Amino acid sequence: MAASISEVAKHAGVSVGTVSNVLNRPELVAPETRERVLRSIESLDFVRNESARALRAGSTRTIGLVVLDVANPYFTDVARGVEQVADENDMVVTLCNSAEDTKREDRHLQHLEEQRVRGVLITPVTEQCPRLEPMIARGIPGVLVDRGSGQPNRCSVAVDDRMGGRLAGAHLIDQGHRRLGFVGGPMSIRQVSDRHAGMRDAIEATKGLPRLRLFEQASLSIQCGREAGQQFDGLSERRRPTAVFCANDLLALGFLQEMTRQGLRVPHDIAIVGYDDIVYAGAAAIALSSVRQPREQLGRAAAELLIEEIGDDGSHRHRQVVFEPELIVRDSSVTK
Amino acid sequence: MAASISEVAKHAGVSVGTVSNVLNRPELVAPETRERVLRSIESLDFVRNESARALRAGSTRTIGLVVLDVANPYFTDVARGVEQVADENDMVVTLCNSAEDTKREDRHLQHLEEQRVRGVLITPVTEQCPRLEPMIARGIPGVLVDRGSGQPNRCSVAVDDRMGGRLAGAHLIDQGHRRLGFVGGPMSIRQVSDRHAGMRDAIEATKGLPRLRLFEQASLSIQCGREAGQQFDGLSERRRPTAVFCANDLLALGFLQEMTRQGLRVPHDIAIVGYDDIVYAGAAAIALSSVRQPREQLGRAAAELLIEEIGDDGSHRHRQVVFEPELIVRDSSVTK
DNA sequence: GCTCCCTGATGAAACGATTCATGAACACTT
DNA sequence: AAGTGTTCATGAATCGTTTCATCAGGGAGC
Repeated sequence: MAASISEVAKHAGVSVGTVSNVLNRPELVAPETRERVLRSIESLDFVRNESARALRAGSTRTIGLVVLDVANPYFTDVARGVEQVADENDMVVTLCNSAEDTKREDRHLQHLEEQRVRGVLITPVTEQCPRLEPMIARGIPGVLVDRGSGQPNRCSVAVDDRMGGRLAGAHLIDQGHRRLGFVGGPMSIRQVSDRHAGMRDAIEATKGLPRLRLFEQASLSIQCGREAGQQFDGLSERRRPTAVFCANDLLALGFLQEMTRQGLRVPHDIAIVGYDDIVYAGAAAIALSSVRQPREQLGRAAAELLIEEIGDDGSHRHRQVVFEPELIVRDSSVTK
Repeated sequence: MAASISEVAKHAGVSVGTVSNVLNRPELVAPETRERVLRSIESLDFVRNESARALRAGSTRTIGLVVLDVANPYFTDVARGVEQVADENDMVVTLCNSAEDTKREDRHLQHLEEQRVRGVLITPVTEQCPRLEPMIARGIPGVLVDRGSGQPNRCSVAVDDRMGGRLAGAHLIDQGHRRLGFVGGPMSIRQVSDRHAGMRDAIEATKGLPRLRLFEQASLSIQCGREAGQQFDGLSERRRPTAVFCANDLLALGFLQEMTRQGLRVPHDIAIVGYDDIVYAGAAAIALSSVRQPREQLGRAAAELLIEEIGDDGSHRHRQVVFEPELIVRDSSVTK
């Protein structure tokens, strides 16, 4: 349907090679000819066929980004960072959503490889992603996002979750709390257990060893936050924690909602700190304190590592970049 | 780097045609030969080159989806619906984010067209998108999402925003409110003015004509919701509205936060209804009433229309599908 | 007038798949 | 034995680009 380069050539009275040159190296073409060709392109509605281009040239200008959940603000921010760097390097990003399903992840990786993308940024569904290894072996570099502690054979970017847990724990202890709670789960997710471990670190660094009670949840959802809150309801006032650290903001929002429903005042009766600092954390009726990860920066760094690896002249060394999170203190954790 | 079909052929001792048949019409190949070829594919790490396939076959199995903002839950839900339908039809979706920037929108459309996608689903940044017309003329069907009132020459899907406004307005009037507020803007966005018009409809259908005060905002953000709340602070108790309808949930969340900050009780002192029913609406400390749009369904319908148009046997008629929104009543608008 | 160089344009050979007309091998009928 | 299918495999043509060796046509230099 769309015109091809040879029709443009015929229309402009030149050879196909010349049209290609107008497209790719216009400085090689005499200005007058160039103009004529451009006019033909215009009038024939020519659109370059990327498949043919990629086939002949042997490579695309695309990188793949496979995330666990496009609806999660965490990943959309990472994606924003990736896109910025891609733009700067004149590359385009294909965003894929694995929806935490290894089947979908597999299909996407397969498709990306068939498309001959130059590289892939991925947060694999499981800690070990079987498709990734052979892909890297075939020469398509892959950078792990928020994964891959101790994989020296590839690049990765991550945020120090244990440190995030320490920040949250230390803050609550600082505020005078001695009966603490941790809401989160499943503990099989590294991020969750790291955040928990970080909180333990903070406790062990404190005289008198504050008590920590674990409220393990099935997932990191708002609903589970509510359920954690209901578990609270059964505890006597003397025994229940005066402060909780939630493994992410969804849990914290659900928990906060349930506290309000039970008539407990936040932060007076119970202090709350979340994790991720999603926009809705600051927008909660009682603005939520939260541990912020440099998400956009994470995406930028990942993309930069990948692009360095793509344009490798032999000097590339795999690196594991770890960022530090930051505690944002708001109303939900400080009694004035 | 990756092996090609002819290397596989050589390795298996057959012709390239046979390898291609194993890939595409395996029933034409004798089982024994097929096995041998599959083993060669396996051992050579062969990955099909999609560019070559698309070039020869003349078409891809990709559709493009261009949204205003990937971080917006509205669009991620629409995308989910689109992906479902695409999956069912064995197509793959390329998700593009225009970020409400016509330049980026242009680049993405250009790129999609160069990739020879089979069709495009788009919510254009501006009501009229100049790139779209010629693309459709070149034979790539496009379906408008949440746009395109009265464009008979193409398909579109949308939700009846005016009806949404009526639902919200009628509900608040039902609750006995007679001094009403509308928070939203800019009014140049059709959705916003439609929702406002719907609320007026509800008012005009009521005896005694409740008063409606407009709090126009610069954007549909949480911050603007807070600012609207601050405008409230200046009004005397006798004159200020007892209920507001916010043009989206972000505004409503910001407004709710500011009300809490001012010590006003929701819904007792002021009732609030939002729009979109994002997950965080139900998760607010005082769960937010909101007008829900059937977003996933919208995406599904859009994708179905597009796929119908792609596989057109001449019977396709452009359609404008309009869905009805639904009011979800929660705590923020009902005094028990 | 001859060579040398330079600028632009040319046209054919890839790239890696799909497709299709053709043919080989073999089994059945009659 | 000849004819008729049927089943598989073949290999060349093709898709729309890019790339590159080649060449035409003019100046410039001697």
